[in-house]
Amino acid sequence: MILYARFAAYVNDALDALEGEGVLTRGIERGAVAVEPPRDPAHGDLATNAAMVLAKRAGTNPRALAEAIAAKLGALNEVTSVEVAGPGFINLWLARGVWEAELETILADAGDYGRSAMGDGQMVNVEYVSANPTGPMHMGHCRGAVVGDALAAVLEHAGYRVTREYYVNDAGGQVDVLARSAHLRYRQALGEEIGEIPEGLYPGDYLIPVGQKLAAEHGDGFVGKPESEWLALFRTEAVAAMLVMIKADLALLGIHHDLFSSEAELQAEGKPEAAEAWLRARDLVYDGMLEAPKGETPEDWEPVELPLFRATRFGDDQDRPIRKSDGSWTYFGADLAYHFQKAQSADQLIDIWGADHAGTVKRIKAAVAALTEGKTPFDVKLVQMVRLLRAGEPVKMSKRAGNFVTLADVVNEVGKDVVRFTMLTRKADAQMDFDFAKVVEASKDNPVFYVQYAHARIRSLHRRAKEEGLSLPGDADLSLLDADELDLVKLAAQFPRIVEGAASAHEPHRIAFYLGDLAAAFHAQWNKGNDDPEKRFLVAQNPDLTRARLELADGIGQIVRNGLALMGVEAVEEMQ
RNA sequence: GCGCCCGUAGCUCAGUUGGAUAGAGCACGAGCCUUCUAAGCUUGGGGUCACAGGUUCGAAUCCUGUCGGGCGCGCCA
Repeated sequence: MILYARFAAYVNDALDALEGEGVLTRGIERGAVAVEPPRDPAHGDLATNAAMVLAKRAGTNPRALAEAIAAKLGALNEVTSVEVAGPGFINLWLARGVWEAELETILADAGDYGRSAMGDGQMVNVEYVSANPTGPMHMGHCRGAVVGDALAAVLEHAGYRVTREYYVNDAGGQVDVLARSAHLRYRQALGEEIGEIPEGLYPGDYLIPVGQKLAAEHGDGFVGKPESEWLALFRTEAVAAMLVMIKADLALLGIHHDLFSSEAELQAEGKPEAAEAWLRARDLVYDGMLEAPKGETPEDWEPVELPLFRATRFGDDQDRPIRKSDGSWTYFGADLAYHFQKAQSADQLIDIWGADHAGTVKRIKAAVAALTEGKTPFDVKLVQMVRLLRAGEPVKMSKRAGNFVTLADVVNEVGKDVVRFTMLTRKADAQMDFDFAKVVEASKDNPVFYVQYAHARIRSLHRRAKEEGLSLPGDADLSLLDADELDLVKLAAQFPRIVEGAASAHEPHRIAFYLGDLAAAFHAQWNKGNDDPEKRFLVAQNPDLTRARLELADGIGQIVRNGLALMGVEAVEEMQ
């Protein structure tokens, strides 16, 4: 059990006991009771607000209640002292044995340290990337990919069962454009001079091999024929080729989805019709007039009757059409059915979207609320734009082929680990700069470097210990660690809380910030050895102390590895 | 016009879901180191948390309004 959860249970026990003694009114809701490490270490190792949040409803004075709780907690073997402070905080100081034992636990649990039962095996579906299958991944997709993947890992560590899903938008007008672009390349492969790629088609070279493959497999049978004869085939073939490319791009980042769901298949299986029927039966879809768009009304606006979803009942500003006037599904209509399907096999849904889709969050939330009758929690995480810089100058990008930065280019230039870590050094809803020079800089200003460096130093300790003929750790006597060193253990022991916090807030960037703090604390301890050789981790004339310190370092190293693993970053053994 | 996001040190950003004296890096000041425990260390100054109300034991955090910035709005995807 996580250290903090254990002490929360002790607080709970104390409250039970006080209820039994008639000191505390029975049955008061304890949801707001928190047991946390205080910001200021002068306030102890752990603090609880129990007395303050319960006193009012118990009709007692918070300080008096705090004294009563404190008396119970002070009696615990694991607690060395307790105080009541301020308006009624209860501050606890824990026996050093608690921290020594926690260090042992870190080493024993190794990669499993930080796992939590919080998720209780609930099924969470995380949908991320979901880039249109019309070309290779570019940098615009990168951040959402990394954030979604790291969030999935964090949720798993916190005890959820996670499905990583990619929604393939292979049914809209953009894939017809793709098919036409492929047809042009097909004619090119057959020897036709195609000249400039016309406006409105995809110009990228990546379609050349698609055209060649189609030419090789089908000969010239589709040249000069109407679209009705080849469009569907070319669409399928081109989308399949794009997905191969996209999966390869994602693999460069170490990302592998469990499930690729096709919009076209969803429609072929009649899922949107089923969702529409379900909603019509509950009067949540009706045939009505769409209001004119707000702001500048387009000249060509004409009111038309369409099947509308009653999104306004669920907080949206407008009811939303699920079909177009030609009867085909709108993107929203299909997406609604898709979420309906996802909700059948998940207890919770999370979508990671680019910030440019912010305007459609309300309607999809409304749809999920309607379709699950409010029972399935659903979060849409918006990921803000990344501005690419090269030595401080923005990298110019245009939609024209060859002039947008692909994900593969960036990964090949700076490496997977640097890309992944950097994408997590800011919360998702804040804009971010990605400077090619800065992310690979070897200095303490670069968190990627700084965290990796801490791990490399820890690993080098073992190599060095061997060279200096020191025996490696067996049973270390951890009571030899001083107060500063114990503080490092305390920081390391926060890792499980960080994981839980990141999981419940859907904020994987917290792992990155925490690792930065942990690395800084480790480096600070290491640097003490510069002034005072007695404080080095390896003290040749004192093998017992060295063993204890090596165990401490290994514990920190383990946490760094575990944290990096959640971010999908490999810990390095030495710096290059 | 409406909606969403945002506003924290000179700059770039954290802030443990409402906790105690709001933190870190850069930049600036002072001191130290010239080192493979390398790719610096220690330390100091710097704040009306945009503004005004409200909620309560307690607010950067929640609510309302104002100001400022960004994004979005359609039968597109």
